[in-house]
Amino acid sequence: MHERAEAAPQLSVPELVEHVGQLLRARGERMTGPRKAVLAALAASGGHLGAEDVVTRVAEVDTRVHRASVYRTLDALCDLGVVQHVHIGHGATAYHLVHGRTVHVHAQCSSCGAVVDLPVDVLEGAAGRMRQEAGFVLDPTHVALSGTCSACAQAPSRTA
Amino acid sequence: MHERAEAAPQLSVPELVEHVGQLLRARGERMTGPRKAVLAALAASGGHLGAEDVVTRVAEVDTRVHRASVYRTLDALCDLGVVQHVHIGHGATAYHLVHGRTVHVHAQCSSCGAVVDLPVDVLEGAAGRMRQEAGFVLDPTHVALSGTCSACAQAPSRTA
DNA sequence: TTCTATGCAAACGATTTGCAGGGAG
DNA sequence: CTCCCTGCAAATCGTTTGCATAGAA
Repeated sequence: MHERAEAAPQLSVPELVEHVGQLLRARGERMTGPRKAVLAALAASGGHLGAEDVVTRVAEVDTRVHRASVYRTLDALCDLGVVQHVHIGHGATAYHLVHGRTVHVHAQCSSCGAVVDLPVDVLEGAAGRMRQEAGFVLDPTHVALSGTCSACAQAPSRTA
Repeated sequence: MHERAEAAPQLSVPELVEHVGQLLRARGERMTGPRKAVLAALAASGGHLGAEDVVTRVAEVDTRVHRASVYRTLDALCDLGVVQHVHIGHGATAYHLVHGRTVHVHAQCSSCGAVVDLPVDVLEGAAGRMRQEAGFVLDPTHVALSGTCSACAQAPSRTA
């Protein structure tokens, strides 16, 4: 169950903007400057960005875009299904474009804070058991797991 | 890596306070009124409580205890190993006493917000794979998983 | 007496909201 | 021309911190 089929594979920013614009219009919503900027920022980063990171990157391109618009835009894009958010431990919520293929689970190192990407299937077993034993349907990508990354696990304890 | 066997099975509040008091003194720290109140609140609840919930419950017993003291106390108790905290999705951090035996994984329903307890071993497979494939040592109890609980999975609509 | 922990207030970081005007369709 | 979206400012929420002092050991 990995197909988000038409969810925007590896489009160029203009293509992405066009694609999302259509989805928005189909809902009676609109494609605007701030929204293009947010999409561009997310596309450029490739990975996950905190909302505040997006605010910063968008500001580098257009100072007038307000922080609140970025938050509202991220929210709108999540509703659209073009963007997904991940709750990372204590820290801020991270956002990333939904590239049908790059579906992955996130795990954060509680020592250094680094976020590691893992194949979704590492949680398949857990998902199965949770469903059978508790009827709970796991959404493996919605929260980042926590633990210690290989670097920190080997190095003498450090709190970077 | 620390004391988990004798970490306070099912003690009465006075026993718990005494036990923790010893651990604190052994570190040159102290058992105080606010700390007793926090321990009592956690013990009374049985399950996990948000920091702000603890503040509220403690206030019901002693109005003078300040919110900041509760946060500092929870932090101190976590350091001690007597209390553990769990990051639950977006929401607030939850705290609970470490009862050696009742170790469990938490999972929150993104529809109704309910938090379900699951046996730790549902994540054993995932932990093994993460370690082998990425050298990442999973801490299964530090964050709550996310998904849909059985009730919401069957019910037609959602949004609570 | 010695220091740790507390109360208080203000700071903080992340995110949200009410409102009036701007601009996409 | 309409109605959604935006910029701005202020409000919220959860949590932390600087201080001077109360209080545990």
